[in-house]
Amino acid sequence: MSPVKHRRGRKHGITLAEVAKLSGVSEITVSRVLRDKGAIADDTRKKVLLAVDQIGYVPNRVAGTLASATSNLIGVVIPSLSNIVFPEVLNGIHSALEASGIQAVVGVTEYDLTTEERLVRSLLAWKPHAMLVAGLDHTEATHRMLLGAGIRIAEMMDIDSTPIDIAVGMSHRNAGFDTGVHLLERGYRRFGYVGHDWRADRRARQRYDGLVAALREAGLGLVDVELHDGPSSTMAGRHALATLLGRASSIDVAVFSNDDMAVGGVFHCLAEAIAIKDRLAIFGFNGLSIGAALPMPLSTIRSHRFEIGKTAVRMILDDKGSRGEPTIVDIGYEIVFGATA
Amino acid sequence: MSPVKHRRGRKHGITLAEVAKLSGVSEITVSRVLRDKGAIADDTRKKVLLAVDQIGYVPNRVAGTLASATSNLIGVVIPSLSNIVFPEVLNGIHSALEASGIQAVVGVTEYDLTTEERLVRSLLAWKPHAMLVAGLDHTEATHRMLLGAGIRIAEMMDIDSTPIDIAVGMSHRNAGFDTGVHLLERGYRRFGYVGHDWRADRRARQRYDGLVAALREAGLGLVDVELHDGPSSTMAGRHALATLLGRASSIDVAVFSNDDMAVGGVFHCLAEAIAIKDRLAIFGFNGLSIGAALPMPLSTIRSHRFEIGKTAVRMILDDKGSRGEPTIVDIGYEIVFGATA
DNA sequence: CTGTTAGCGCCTTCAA
DNA sequence: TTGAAGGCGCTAACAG
Repeated sequence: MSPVKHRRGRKHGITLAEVAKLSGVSEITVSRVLRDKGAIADDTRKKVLLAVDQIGYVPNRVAGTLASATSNLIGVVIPSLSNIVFPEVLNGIHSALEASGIQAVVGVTEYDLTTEERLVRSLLAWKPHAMLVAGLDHTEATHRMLLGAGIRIAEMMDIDSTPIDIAVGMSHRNAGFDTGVHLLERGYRRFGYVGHDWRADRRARQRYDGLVAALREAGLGLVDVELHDGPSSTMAGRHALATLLGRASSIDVAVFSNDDMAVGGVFHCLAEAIAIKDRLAIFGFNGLSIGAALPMPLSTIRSHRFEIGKTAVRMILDDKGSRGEPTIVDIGYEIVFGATA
Repeated sequence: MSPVKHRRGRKHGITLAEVAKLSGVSEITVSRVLRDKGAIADDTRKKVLLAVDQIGYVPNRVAGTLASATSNLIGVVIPSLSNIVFPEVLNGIHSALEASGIQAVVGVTEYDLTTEERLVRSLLAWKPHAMLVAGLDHTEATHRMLLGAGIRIAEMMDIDSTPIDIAVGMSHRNAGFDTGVHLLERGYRRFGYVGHDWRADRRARQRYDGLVAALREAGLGLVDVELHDGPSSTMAGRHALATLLGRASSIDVAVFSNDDMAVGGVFHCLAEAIAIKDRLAIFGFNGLSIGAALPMPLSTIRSHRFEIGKTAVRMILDDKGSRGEPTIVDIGYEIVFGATA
């Protein structure tokens, strides 16, 4: 006797074959009905859908993907979920994916390129439709895998070097440079910089470099720098500014590595009754919504995180001409004229 | 002549068979090496790994999953990525998943139960190892699918009703109740409530109900309520408090639906020079890190979002006795004695 | 320690 | 408009 095919508590779910038997048509017909493919008699369709409903059939996309060699998964690899910026990118990705029936498989690197490599490898094993990664910086092996995967690759956030396929983001170096120019125009001369861990956040480093370049063109330099050894946070920004101000150096503006840090700076000033802007100007980066809700709106640069995620997916779904020349999409940024600088 | 099997620009990637041929062993042996399964001669292993490296073989997990009926995907369905709370849960999930080799497929419902149903259906089609969803509230169909999926299901955040399998979270009703008790103990009597859209956020509603119950036990009620018609945000909290205070009603404490809203309330008071705590106390919910960094630390209740995600995954990976009685894991919460109440 | 055989559940191709 | 045959790439089960 052949092994019992369907015991109670079946390990394997209901299959197409069973729907086919119940509705009295062939498997392929059921498949066609479910995928809306090819012409189907109205009557047949009804029978099939009824059967599907009756036995609660759930299609097996694993088998479907294997058979058709087209998955509806995309791989997404981001550095962190603690930094609000990346959930916002993810949000943009999901919003663009919504109607497409494509699902995102998400990996988080914690800013580690080796972890990224591991994640990319295992995500590629799912034969995703496309791959979205953050940044243009990867290990050799990651780069090779992505190049050779034969699918669309979007590198998000950054556009300061050459992408594998598509890059969607903004120039962080330019943003830093423009920060410097803007603040110089407003009359600030004694610049302090308050930042967080650069080894992790390469884009913060690029903004810093841009800022320094702008100052150099004006014959200036940073008067003082305070770096928090760890990820950015409001508390870190608050403490780092306190530390910097505790030193003899007198500055008239503090440029922060991002808004989280800058908001912390604002809090420090509020707590210590330091006149913001009059005695010390504060400038951030990102344009987070909290900055706008502060008692005095934060002066900063708005990046478009949601748009970056959304556009990356759009580009990939449009898929005009698979993989020609590397493409760069500059999402841009804009200066937010707040009340802190 | 049989069809060309491997043209240039191959559509199908490199397969086990090719690795096998190159290394001079059988497919299954290569498979075993790659999965570290069974005993393999050292020599054989080396040959295989060399071949894998040479031709850059990437295993196809789709085929593997189909063949073995065990996937290493888990489905995750959350309401939102805009509310910081859910990225934190996701973060906990990823951290617990890290070493397991399991990947998360993420869906976002935007607080819509019909969308949730659609997402659950399509995630189940990937035959995930387990499924994590937010909340205990689902459509009939979602409930049936999850019950019948034959995999572990964790419902996160909430524990105020009976779960399908495992619930990991806290009692929001109790948190609301304890908020009331705590503030009554501290002498507050004239309570105002500032909230956001309840239709979406059922847990905020539960906290509200708990608060009202506590007040009722003390023979009191809410003096005034202001509800923002939309998702919670700092700006919404700021505006809503302004609106509430603009009315004649005099309150001595404002309870906010969450910390985002409460921080907005603090900002309003700072901007209007309203003495926080002396003239108006402020209380939030969640214990976000920004609350602690404010000039005066926010009084609130700390929920453990990261832990919830992490524990949910742990429970599922441990998988002691598949699906017996519904299990509830109470992650708890604690009152944060800040300086705003 | 290694190989053979036979699918996993679905979809592509070809035929009717 | 429908069906039959075969295979996607891998792995379980059983030999050897």
